[in-house]
Amino acid sequence: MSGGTGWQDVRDEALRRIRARIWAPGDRIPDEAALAEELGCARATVNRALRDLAEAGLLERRRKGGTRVPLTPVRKATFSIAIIRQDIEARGQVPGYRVLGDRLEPAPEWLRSRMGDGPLRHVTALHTADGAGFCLEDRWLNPVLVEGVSFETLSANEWLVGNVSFAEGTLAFHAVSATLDLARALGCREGDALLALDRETRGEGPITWVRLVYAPGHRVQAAL
Amino acid sequence: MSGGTGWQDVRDEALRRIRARIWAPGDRIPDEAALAEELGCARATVNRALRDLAEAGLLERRRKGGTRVPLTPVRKATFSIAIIRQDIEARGQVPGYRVLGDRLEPAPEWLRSRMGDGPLRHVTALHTADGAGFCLEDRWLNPVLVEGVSFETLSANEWLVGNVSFAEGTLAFHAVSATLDLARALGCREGDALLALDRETRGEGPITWVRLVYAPGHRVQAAL
DNA sequence: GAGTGGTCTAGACCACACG
DNA sequence: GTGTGGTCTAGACCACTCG
Repeated sequence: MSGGTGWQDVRDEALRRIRARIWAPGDRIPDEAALAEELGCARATVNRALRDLAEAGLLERRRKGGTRVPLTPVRKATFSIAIIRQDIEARGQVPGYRVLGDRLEPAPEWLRSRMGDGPLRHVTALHTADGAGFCLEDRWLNPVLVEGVSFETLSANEWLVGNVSFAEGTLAFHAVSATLDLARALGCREGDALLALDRETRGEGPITWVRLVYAPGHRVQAAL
Repeated sequence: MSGGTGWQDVRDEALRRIRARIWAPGDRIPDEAALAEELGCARATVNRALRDLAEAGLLERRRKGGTRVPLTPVRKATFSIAIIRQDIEARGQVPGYRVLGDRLEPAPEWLRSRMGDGPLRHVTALHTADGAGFCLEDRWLNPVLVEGVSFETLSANEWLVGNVSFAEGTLAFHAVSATLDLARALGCREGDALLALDRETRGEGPITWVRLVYAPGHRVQAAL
């Protein structure tokens, strides 16, 4: 457009005013109707733009209270969770996969509150990139959902996304010290610091709990 | 409304169909106009709902190509980046802060491509929770932006959010092994595995590069 | 009570990508 | 070319909350 009345233009203008401190932290900014008139667009367009900034944490909006620039902005970062094989391919490496263990076991104590008291299917597997250890997967599965399924060639990760409906869950990063097993699998030394990612997935009941431990030096990047 | 034609209702119905595999991975779903008619709402309402799902990675939309359920969904996780002090307070602990070093230094080789060749202000500080080491901050600042500013009482983190305009940047998680200095500051043993977060911030030029190394056991949680 | 954002509608035009 | 999503508009009503 010529006049620049797209919602992205409105968002950019708002962003400019925030950055330039025309709208300073703590300030209440003009309401949607006023901005719409000033910028020559419909209120819905202003709404779209300001909602976008609010989702990013750069504005706080409340009915009746108006829209404010937060004093202590809580920015949100997002990162994509891809299938590990795709992750490796995206790095230009050749992915590999090998199952190390696959048994029905009693649920460990710490997992029972999340996945029930019954026995769980415990699968451990190694993902490789160009033949080298990339990531060790330690997974506990609800056995009912994966009855008779083999994970020898297709990783549990990929099988799940293709065969179990989308679900909710939680995810956490932390650091672990390489045990002897981890060190062997990932080709590092015992005690090395490794990045780990725990993920818990629920649908209409518990689905899986998994810990991925990455080879030394691995970084998980997010967009701000 | 009675019939329940809000965009969230449309989103929930779409989600139900995805989960129930009425719309299976790879399928193309009906276009907006058809869904609007079927569900008895305006096309804009359907658009809002499907756009929301697409942003979450549960649908793929392309002009002319229509909307599809992705074969390999790339879910997006988001986590909030708060000020460290608020982080500690949210855990019900008493935050503390102590500057360990604050000098102008030549930029290290690896940082020059990102922050220029000139000298940088190098600030190291320890954040504590209930008196115990919580997080060690190793920060390099564009000296022009923080000329004459003291970080003795207010952390650079907080000063920046309050005094430098919002900016873009990158963020990455990885694991580091505790050096002797880290071990002393965080009250752990040398070689312990620690979670680290690198953040780079740019505005109209480089602003800061910072590495936060957390005490052992720290987890960063994200919502899926 | 009243002001503000949240949302819906019906219609319109545009931009892109596929055949 | 043509179908699909992307967006804008003008108006309306609703829901939350602040005073």
